[in-house]
Amino acid sequence: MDQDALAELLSDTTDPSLIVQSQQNRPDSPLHNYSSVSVLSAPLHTQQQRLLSTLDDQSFLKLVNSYELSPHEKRSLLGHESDSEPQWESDGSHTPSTSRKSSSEPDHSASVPSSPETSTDNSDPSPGAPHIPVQNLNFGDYGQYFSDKKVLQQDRDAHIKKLYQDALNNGQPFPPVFKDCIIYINGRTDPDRLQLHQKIVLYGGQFMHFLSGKTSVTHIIASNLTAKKRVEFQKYKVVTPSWIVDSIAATKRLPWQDYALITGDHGQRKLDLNIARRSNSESAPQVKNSEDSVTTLDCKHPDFLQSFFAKSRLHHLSTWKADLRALFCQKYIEHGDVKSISENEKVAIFHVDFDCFFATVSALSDPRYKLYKDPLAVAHGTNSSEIASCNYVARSFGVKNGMWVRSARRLCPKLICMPYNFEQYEINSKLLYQILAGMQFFDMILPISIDEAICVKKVSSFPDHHDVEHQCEMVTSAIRQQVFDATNGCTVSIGCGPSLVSARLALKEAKPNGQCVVMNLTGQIQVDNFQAKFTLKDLPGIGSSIVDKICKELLPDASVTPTIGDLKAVSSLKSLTSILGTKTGRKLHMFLSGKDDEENSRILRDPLNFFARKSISVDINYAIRFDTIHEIDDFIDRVCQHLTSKIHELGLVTPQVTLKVMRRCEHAPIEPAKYLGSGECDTFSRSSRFGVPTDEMGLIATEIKSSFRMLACPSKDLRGLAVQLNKLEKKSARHEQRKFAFADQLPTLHKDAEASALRPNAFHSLPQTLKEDVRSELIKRHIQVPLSPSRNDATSTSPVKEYWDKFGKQRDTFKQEMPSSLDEDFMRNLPSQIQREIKRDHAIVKKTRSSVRKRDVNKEEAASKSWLNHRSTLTEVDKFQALERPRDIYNLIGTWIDQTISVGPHADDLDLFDRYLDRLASKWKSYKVLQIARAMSSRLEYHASFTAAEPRGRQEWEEYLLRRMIPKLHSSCSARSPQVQFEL
DNA sequence: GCTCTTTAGGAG
DNA sequence: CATCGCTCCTAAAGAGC
Repeated sequence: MDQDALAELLSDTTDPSLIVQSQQNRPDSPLHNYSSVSVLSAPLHTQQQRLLSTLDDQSFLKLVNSYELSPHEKRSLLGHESDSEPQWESDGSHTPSTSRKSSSEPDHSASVPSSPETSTDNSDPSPGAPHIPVQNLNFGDYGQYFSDKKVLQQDRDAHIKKLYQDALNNGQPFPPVFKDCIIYINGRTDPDRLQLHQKIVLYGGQFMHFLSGKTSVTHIIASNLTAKKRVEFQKYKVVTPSWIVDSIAATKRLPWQDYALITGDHGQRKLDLNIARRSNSESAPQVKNSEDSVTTLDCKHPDFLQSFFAKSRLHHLSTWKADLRALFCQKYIEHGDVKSISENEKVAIFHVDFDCFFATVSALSDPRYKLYKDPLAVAHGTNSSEIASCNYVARSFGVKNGMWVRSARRLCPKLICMPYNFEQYEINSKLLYQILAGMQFFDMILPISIDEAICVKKVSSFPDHHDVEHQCEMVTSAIRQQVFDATNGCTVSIGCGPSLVSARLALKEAKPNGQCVVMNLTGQIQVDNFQAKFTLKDLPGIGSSIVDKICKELLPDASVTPTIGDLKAVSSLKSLTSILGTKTGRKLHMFLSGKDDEENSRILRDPLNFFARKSISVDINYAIRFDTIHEIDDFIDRVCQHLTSKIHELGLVTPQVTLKVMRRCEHAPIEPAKYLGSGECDTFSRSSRFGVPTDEMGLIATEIKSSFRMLACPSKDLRGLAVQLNKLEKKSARHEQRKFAFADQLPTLHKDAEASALRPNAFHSLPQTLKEDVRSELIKRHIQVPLSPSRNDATSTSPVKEYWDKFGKQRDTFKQEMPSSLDEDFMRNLPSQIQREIKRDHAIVKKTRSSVRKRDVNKEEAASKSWLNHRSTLTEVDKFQALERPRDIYNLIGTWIDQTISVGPHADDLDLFDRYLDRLASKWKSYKVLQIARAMSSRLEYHASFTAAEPRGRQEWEEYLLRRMIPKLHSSCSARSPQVQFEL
């Protein structure tokens, strides 16, 4: 048995693509059908090399040749179903973000086994050739891969476990010493992580390659921990590697406490660690702080988003909520027996809510804080920092959540600020939900937020129908006691009533640390009496703005806080709907009688639909300070990257995106009172649609950037930005087929030809790093290495000439002309603004033709002005250098690029070209500009593939493309909007 | 009339 | 030093036909 090979099999790999199935690889090994090459820490090119060396000659050549294929063909050749384009580059020139990730986060990785779905009959170009299901042969594409990684990893572990059992234990399973253990290994260990991983898997445990909020790890193996990790891992059982070794030796799981890396018993751990954290942070506070200020506060920093989110309470709230909802939906679907509540069903609603959750948890995590004596608050800073939560002592001084610390201190000078402890909040929340589920009492447990849940019990399902209220009291007490015990002192309050509204009001009554059951209110009078004392703001969905409206219209001389009783006395359904609109008016009217309105009770009637995700978005309205539009473009790219990787994980696509911009109010100061806050802003939003729902970052980002220009916010006045993906739907095969591959412009191969010969051009198309690997591989295989097409070599033709000789006649690169008809695929994949333009252009063609016949211009006086302008674009052909035919113009541009690739274009020529583009753009033909830009980009890419060196000319061309042409494209999109300003 | 977009508001 | 003002949903209002 080859232990090393197996250990390697079990290893982490930096890349998902490195498991290669090969029939002829070591047929005598137990792994003959499943040989793998995987490398943990070797540089990427070494991995590539190792990958290459595992292929037989034919597969190897096919793979190399395939580099020249279109992305689509590559996909089918490789049996690769992912919709993102395969990336071979390891130098990051085309995929900077992903390749950076691969090098900086080696832990976030695992090998992926070939899956049976790989190549299908019609996707295999040559059925006679050896099968090469090199799945996911895209070195940079992590998006798709991350979503399936966990499952695949587990499959692989299971597979390996079986191999081991067969090989070492006569097919018998090893003792399940680590059954139900989910184990993560941190840092350097002895034995090393490969061996530990192997042992864990063989002995019934589950191995986790990474820690994330969603994965529940039961144990962490570590030999030593940094101070930061020590804090990070405080919620886990952290043990030394000998726990694994000794447990296996004893063939039973030994008590982890004996091997705990962090000393102190389980119950005390929380406190001990906080003390440890304090002393640790004292040891090196400056270093940490200076790092923070560099990376977190600059919105131009690539990691800004992540570091901001890590500290944002609101982001955490939203994330938790979304996660809880997703979990609910998942469980709801799994257990099909969960019922919704029909309209007439009588229910008891239990509204469960932690008391000042953040403040309580933070206070309990450190013995210095006296929860019931000191005025406490959770906040980041000392002045304009917002109080996320404060305890009841602080509230007695008038301190409120959301208040700035400075103003709170005016009310309560002794107020103590505590830091956030997001991890602990999460843990306590889980405990609550576990307890609720563990009661086995409720018909439904609906997640409202991290600290709040609504439990539903049908009255008909109570054990004793006669004394429902008493049973509710009992359950309520039990929950409160259990949560208090489990969380070491967190209190929950519970309101219980026959409707969602009544339960909410009862909850309000119960707080703090109490319970209020109002199941026995008989008749409207009792309900009214109970409700009358609550304020309007206590009602769900009624905020200050609605209250203000009501006060203005119905209670002009009311007290500061009008109550339900006050309003009930003076309002009618009619008056409410006229003030607030139909739905809101009706909703409030229902509430006044203690009933849930239709929208509110959807959560009971159709919870799955209620909780299903319909949109996803990122909002950043803090620390946004940009100078140029390019910085904003980059930022938009990052935001879109974030979003698309999420929907990719979720398997969703979006047909509509919205950009929301917060712009500093004209009169607002440049820097507001709050440090890096947004200050007073106007908000604008703009949404746009895709012809076909998409999850592609490029399309989405382009659309958003375009929208940003439409909104015409000066870069320096931008204070907030949000990108939303709306109307999400499940991704289906349909969405794949519609793709229009702009990049797919290199000449394509005849599918069955030359499969076993190396085509020089393919070789030279390879990225430099890969080329070297292939070259050495070729030498090893005694295959002739193609000559380098050197520019200085007199005997060789110039690359440009070679290009034209070979492909010039085909004109594939510049073949894209204006679509003669509105080709669907072409249209659907264009940005929506450009779609509109093309449609408009075509509509004008039609109109012109018909109007030439009818000469019926009079009726459209209003439209005629602009309309006539458009018509002129049809009669007067756009010319560039006296050329008219699009093909000629494209060819001219191509030659121009070729001739100036080393020295760069002349400024005068660019000016002429600029003017031509402007003419196009001003005549509603920015799609032509787009096409030209695409063609130019692909030409430059072609040149880039020839040499490793960067000719200055190419850089200049790319600069032109990026800095002038693409903005031009956006600007032509927004030409209708007269106030648009551009910063180039 | 209708549909679609933008804006407002509320929740935790 | 500050400080971490998110993200989901629905409804109303407005625009355009």
